[in-house]
Amino acid sequence: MSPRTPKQYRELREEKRALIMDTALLHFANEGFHKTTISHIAKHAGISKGLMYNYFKSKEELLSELVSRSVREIYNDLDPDRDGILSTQEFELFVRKVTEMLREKRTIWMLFFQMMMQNEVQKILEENLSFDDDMKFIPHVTTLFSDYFKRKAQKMGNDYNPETEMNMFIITLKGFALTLVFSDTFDERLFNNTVNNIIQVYK
Amino acid sequence: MSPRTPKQYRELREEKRALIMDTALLHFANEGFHKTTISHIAKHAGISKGLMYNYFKSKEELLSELVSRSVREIYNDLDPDRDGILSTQEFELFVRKVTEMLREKRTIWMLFFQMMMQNEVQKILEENLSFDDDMKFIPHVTTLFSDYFKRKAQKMGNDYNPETEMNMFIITLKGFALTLVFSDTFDERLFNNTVNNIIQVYK
Amino acid sequence: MSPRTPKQYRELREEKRALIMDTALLHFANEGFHKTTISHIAKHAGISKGLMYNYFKSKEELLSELVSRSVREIYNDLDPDRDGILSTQEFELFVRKVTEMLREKRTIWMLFFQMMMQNEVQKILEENLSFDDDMKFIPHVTTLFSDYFKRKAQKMGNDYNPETEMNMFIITLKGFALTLVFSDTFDERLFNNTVNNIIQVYK
Amino acid sequence: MSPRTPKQYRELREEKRALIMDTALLHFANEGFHKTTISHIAKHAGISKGLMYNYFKSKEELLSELVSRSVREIYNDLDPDRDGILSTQEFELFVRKVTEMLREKRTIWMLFFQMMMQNEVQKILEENLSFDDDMKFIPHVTTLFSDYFKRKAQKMGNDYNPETEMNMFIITLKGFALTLVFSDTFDERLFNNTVNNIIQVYK
DNA sequence: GATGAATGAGTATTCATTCAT
DNA sequence: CATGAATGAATACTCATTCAT
Repeated sequence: MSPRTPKQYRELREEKRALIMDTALLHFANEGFHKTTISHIAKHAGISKGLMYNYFKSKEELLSELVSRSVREIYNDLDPDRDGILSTQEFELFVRKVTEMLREKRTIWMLFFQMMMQNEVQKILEENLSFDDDMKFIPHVTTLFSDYFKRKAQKMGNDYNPETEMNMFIITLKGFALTLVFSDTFDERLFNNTVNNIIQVYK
Repeated sequence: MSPRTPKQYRELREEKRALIMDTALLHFANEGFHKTTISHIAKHAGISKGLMYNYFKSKEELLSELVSRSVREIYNDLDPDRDGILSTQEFELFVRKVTEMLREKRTIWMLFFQMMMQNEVQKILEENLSFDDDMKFIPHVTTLFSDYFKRKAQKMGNDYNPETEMNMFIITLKGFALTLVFSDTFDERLFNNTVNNIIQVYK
Repeated sequence: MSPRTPKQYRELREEKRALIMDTALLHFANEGFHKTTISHIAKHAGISKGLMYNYFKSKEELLSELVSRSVREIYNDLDPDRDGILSTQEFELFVRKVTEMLREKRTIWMLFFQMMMQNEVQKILEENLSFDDDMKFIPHVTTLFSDYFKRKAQKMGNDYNPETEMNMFIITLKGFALTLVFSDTFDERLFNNTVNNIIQVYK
Repeated sequence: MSPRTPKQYRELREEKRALIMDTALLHFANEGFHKTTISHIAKHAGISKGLMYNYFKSKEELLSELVSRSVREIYNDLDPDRDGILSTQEFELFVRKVTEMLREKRTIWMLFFQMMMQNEVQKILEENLSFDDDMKFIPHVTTLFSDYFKRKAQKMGNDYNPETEMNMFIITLKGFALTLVFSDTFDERLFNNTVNNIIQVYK
């Protein structure tokens, strides 16, 4: 019955907070934000409804925090903070990393796709400053790739249009992402095959 | 003061029904099914809440009918009922038609994407037989393209893998669709550029 | 296309009015007043909802008129307006008539029982004066029977209590009515048997 | 400020649940199921509408539970589980008990009568299995009395028909029940008088 | 910190009644 | 006289959030 130290308390809180967020992510991603109820999350997380509000001010804040954490998680994995120049090898590495992440963190990406499609959900996020902060790396990555394709154009000659190529690369990656995240039947062989093909075509 | 003729009534109903469905489509597509309220739809359609239920048994039936109508609309535009063989020219035509439709009937595609992503909404549709009927053309189209790429493989030689090519074609089209439907800033030039590029690469 | 005479019009109206009331009776009796909707009645009567309001001001008025008509119908069949004295033969006749009517006009009695049990429905009727008028014969009949049993007491000697006898007679008749009206399985033989028994015991 | 113990919560729930059921019984019995609104019940029970749904899934479940509880209550009071043979004394006791209960638990019987008369309400109950279980004692009681009157016939001689007698006994009891439950003016003297008479005539 | 009973504003749905034709 | 589209108030039910313990 010895009282917990402040540090133990903090860790306990952090764990419970993570548990709630994990549970919420699962349901927001699969059923959608509006369809998912707080009761449902609480029950599946094995806690009381009241406790949820001890960790998050509202359902919307829960979503915000969740997105924020997810963005950070993806961002950390990507780690694009090199010298600002993408080598061919780094390009290939990036594609492999991103596609791998699409499988590993499928639920997060489901959430991201959902959010992209729902005005209402977007509004919730816009009222949350930290999200903007988290998303600052997007222009950075965009520049990185834009530069990459421009450099490639210099090597490839006249009928290579870097803008078109980058555009094709992005939509192909997007389409692959969509397929990976929302189809239950994408086997290992086809996955590798597609990744290699994308790299081969666009690197 | 004789009452309206049955024909007048029928036309009145058909018009009002279409008005409700159009309004619902707009809101389901932009805000999502669960976020959209019947009140909201009624207000924007300029009718009373009660009237909605004179035309549709429930919110879910409204969605069902909406999807059914949308599928039929897309299907009619596609008109894939030729001889069962896709020529190079027809392939190009198909791509142009589909991508054009993505812009013209953007709202319908928004709805389709939303539905693909939400388990709950899918369940609603599974309880609707006519939907299955409407979707019967999907395997047909798939076979059409599968054959197309196999035939192409015979011309192209050994290192052309028809399965990979078809897969790349599909994810590219999907990615393009996603981009067209959900981004507000895709100009005419980039659109044409991308369509031409897809045709050039995959035909 | 010759125009109808005023008399024909009146008859047509009367017929339609009766049709609506018959249909309403059926549903009020079986499903209850509050459960029965105007739409339902209209559909089963083969007319439009609007027309109903051409014949009756409201659902409540429809009930009132229905009860009024039913009371009159029962009343006419009973025809108790003799000399004010019930002979033994008339007593027997009365029991036979009433029990016969319970079978023939079962639906009406279902309605009456329902009304007896629902405060709300009673209130609707209380606001309808004509009902009170229609029910004026109840005290009359009561007196008739009260006198009958008192006269019988004079013949029967000391341990015959006319009040008790009348009370037993009434509850027996009530119980028989309840059974006849609400049970689907009361065969001819048991019916006759019971009627004869009631007459034998109480006359 | 530690939370309530599970036991405290259980007791709280049980009390509140009973309060809601008691209030509902009163209104269902007097106004009828369909006329009674949840708002009304909530207001009279001094709780919010929402809370009702914390205890009962729907209005229909509330009715089901109410009937179930009522049947159990009546059943427990009757306690017919003896040796399977009804003595004359036990017959008298049964009549006294049942009639006493009709006065004490008048509201419950009002509900039972209502339900007997409304098809719709019956359907609600048929979907409730436990109700069937609760009603299993009815055939048992029926047999008990059937045997009683058959045994009596052996003592009484040829012109005593046990079937007729039992039938008369049942309709008399039913009629008495109906009168007791739905008339506000049945005094103590008349009650005792009738009970004694029924016993005297049929035992 | 933790619980779950309680609230009340909001949502889908129903239905008596009206009204233009 | 007859129709059925249209209304709106009422009803069953849900759910994010609060709060006493």
